[in-house]
Amino acid sequence: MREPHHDTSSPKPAPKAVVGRLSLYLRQLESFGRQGRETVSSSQLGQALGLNDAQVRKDLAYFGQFGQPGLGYRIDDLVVEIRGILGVDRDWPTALIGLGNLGRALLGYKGFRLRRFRVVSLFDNDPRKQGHAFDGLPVRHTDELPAAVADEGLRLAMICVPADAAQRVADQVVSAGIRGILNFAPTSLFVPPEVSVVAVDLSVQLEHLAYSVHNLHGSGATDDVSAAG
Amino acid sequence: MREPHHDTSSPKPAPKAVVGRLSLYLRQLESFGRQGRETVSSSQLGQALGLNDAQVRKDLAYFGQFGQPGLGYRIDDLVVEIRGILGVDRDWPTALIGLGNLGRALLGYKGFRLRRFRVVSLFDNDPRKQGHAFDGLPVRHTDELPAAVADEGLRLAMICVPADAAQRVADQVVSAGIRGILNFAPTSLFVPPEVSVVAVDLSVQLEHLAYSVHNLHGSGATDDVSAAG
DNA sequence: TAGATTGTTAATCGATTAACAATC
DNA sequence: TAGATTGTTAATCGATTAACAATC
Repeated sequence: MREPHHDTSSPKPAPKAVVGRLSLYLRQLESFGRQGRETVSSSQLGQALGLNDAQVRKDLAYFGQFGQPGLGYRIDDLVVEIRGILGVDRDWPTALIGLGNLGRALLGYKGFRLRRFRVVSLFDNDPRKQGHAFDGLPVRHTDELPAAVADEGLRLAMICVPADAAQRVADQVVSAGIRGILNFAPTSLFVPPEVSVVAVDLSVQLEHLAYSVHNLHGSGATDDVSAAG
Repeated sequence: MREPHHDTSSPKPAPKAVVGRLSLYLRQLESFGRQGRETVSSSQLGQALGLNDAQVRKDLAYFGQFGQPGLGYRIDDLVVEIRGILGVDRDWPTALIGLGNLGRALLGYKGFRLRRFRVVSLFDNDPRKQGHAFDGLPVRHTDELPAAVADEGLRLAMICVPADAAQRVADQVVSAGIRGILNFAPTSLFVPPEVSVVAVDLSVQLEHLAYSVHNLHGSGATDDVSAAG
C-alpha cells in the first residue's frame, strides 16, 4: 500500500454464510414492510430470525452503511439494497432439466416466480417425454441447450435428472454457457471455477433431521439447520 | 476430573457440519460399494467429494475408530456404521402436511423412500382437499395429528403449507408429540428445544446462486454451497 | 521390513459475539 | 440534550488443515 490514508484495497468478500442470511433478512424485512413498519433495529431483525444483533449489523456492513445510529434501518431502502446485492432485482431466465416427479413439481412451485426466477425452457432426454409440453413449454433434448441459451438468454439451470446422468448434463450445461446450476441430483458435481453450483440435497437434510431426533432428542439443543425455512 | 487416567467425560458432540458430511460419505461409500470396491482411504473418499483427507478422518473420528492404519476403511463396515449413526438403519414414519404443488411432489419423490423415510399420513386443512386421497393415502385435518401419532407411530413431519400457516401447524405438530420437522415453508419456525427443525429453503438457495453468478462470475471461486447435491 | 494410512495433537484460519466510541 | 443504535475493533469461539507418531 503506497498511500496509507487512501484505502484502495478491495473490500473483504462476504462469506457464504452471510449471503444465506441476507436472504433471510430480505424476507423478514418484506414481511415487516407488509405490516406497515418503516424502520427496524438490528436487534429487532435478529430477534425475528433467532440471530444475534451484532451479527445482523456485521453482515450488512459487508455491503455498505445502510443504517442510521439511533434510528436503525429504513425498511424500504434496505429491501431495495439487499435485492440489488443478491441480484433478485431482475429476471433470471432458467432452464429446468429432467421432468420426473421433482422436476415437474419445481415447475409449479410459486416461490421461484416470486423471486423472479423464470423457468423458460424444459429439457429431458427421455424420448417418451419429448414432444410433450408442461405448463405450455415444450420438452427438448439437451443437445438444444446452446441454441436455447442464445435465443432465450438462459443464465441458470436446475438439474433434476437421476444421479448417474447429472455430471453429463452438467457438462452440457456448462459448455452451453450457463454460469449457475441448482443441483437436485444426489451426487457431487465438478464444474469449472467460473461456474457456481448450489446443491439442494433433500436426503442429506432428512438424514440430518433423523440424526438430531435419534441422537439429540431431549438434550435441549434446538437444531435449526441451514437457512431458516 | 478426579481420576486423570480414566476419561469419563462424554465425547465431544459432532458439529452439524460434520453430520451433513457424514451423509455425503455414506452416499459415496454406497456408490464405491456398488462398483465392487472393498476398501477406501480418507484421501480417496475426500477426493471424490472435494474434501480434505484430514477432514474425512477427523469427521469419522467423532464417532469411533473405523479405519485400519495402512489399509484405510472397509467400505461395507463403514456403511453400516454410518447408517447406524445417522439413524437411517430403521424406518421413519413421516407425516406430510400441505398438499399443494410442492407437497404432492415430495410425496412422489423416490429419494425419501430410499432412505427409509416413509410418508404414511397426509394432512391438509383445505376442505376441498379433504376426502381426496393421494398415493392411496387419505387427506385428513391436522386436528387428527395426535391420533395419527399414536396409531401410526409418526416421528417426523414435513411442513409444506404456506408461510402464514406454518407456525400454527408447527405448534400442532409439536403438541401431537412429533420431535422432528422438515420445514419447506418460507418462514422461520420457533419450537421447544427438544424438537429439531431442518429448514429447506429453495428461495434462499436460488438467491445464493443468483448472488454468486451476479457478483462472483469469473472470480475463480467455485461456490459449492451446502451439502453437495 | 518398507510403504501406506490411520487417529490425534498442534497450528491455522475463519466466523461469531462483545464492547464501545461515534452519531443521529 | 439524553437515549438509542449504528459501524467497527477486539475478544472469543469453533472449524479446518497440517503434521506426525502409532500401527497395520
